[in-house]
Amino acid sequence: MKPETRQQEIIRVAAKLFKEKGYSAVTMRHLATAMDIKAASLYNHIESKQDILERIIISLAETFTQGMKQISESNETCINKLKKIIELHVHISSKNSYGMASLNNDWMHLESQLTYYKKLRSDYENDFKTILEDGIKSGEIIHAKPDVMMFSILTTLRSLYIWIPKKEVINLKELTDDLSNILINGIAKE
Amino acid sequence: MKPETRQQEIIRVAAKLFKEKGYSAVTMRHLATAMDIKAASLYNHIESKQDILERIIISLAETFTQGMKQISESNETCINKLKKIIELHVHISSKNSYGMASLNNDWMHLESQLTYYKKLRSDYENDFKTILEDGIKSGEIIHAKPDVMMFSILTTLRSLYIWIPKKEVINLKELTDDLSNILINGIAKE
DNA sequence: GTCTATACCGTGATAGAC
DNA sequence: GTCTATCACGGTATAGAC
Repeated sequence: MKPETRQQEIIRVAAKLFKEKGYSAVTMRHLATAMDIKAASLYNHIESKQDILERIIISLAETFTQGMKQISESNETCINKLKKIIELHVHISSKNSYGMASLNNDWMHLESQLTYYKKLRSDYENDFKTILEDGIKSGEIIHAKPDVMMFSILTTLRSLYIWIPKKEVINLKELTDDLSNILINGIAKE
Repeated sequence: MKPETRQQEIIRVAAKLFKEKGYSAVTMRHLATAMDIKAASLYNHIESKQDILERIIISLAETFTQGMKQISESNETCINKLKKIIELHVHISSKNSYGMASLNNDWMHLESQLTYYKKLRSDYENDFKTILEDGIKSGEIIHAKPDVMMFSILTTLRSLYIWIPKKEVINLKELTDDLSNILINGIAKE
């Protein structure tokens, strides 16, 4: 493990503050106080407040894109692909729950990178929907609206960052299995 | 239908802006421009920016509390209670998708009403969990962790405000039924 | 790499004329 | 009920000393 650079430290602390109050409500002075330095000193390590937001969001979004590429190109069944997607979200959300908050809530404050972010997101959703549609064709998945199914699963996965830090027990394998079961098989008996 | 008061109009327009950019990023000058008046004029109808946020969030939170009270006190089966909850969320989210954005994303910017809001939310979640636990006892619902089940269903319902306005067709009955089926019975065949 | 000092602008809100 | 004018404050960011 390389030691964390000062820039990485700033980004990590910023992400934590962004999660608590949102990008717009966090000031450079707050961030500086949390880092125990003066606001002006931050600018030796980052270019601007916007720069911090970009580094948080874009790297996460690209990680999801990469993960989805591997999953959608694999030869698994559709149900197994869905399980891999759930695993991907649990894994990333547990590693970086602060960053996930920005990804979910503050993407609209991106400036020059907004279009790029939107493309990554829409590509991801298209791949997700294709998996569901293939599953319907092959008979693995019920014949319901892919949009509604994707919405239901994806909003749950996108909210994991709220929920994972609250659980004392961080048995990620168990959480992945429980979620897979509930999202795929439902909660009703029989 | 009584005609909308100027105050109600301000709150409605503010909620729309809050949904797009978040409470902190919306300025009184933006809001005034959207209302086609000057910022100072807003203060004839509302006390402060905070006042607007409170009016949006607290009235919605209280509506949910009322709805949950009726449902949890009814003599329905647990599965039917869950269906009623889904219906409640679809109904409120379709009537006030802008306000739902603030309820979900900007509650932490409440000041004097923050504690009250948190109590309403935690009461709601406790009632929800009790319904699930009763369902497990009675054998209607699988023996899985109530926390995980509630998280999964509730995050989906809480995100409806993002999704409902995107659907051209606003057949709410159909959406309620589709969601009930997916959330309760899952998406896997058999 | 951090500091002090500061520039410059936008913020929420108020006073008082009309 | 809306306006203009204004206030006190806090926002991001830079310059230059150490």
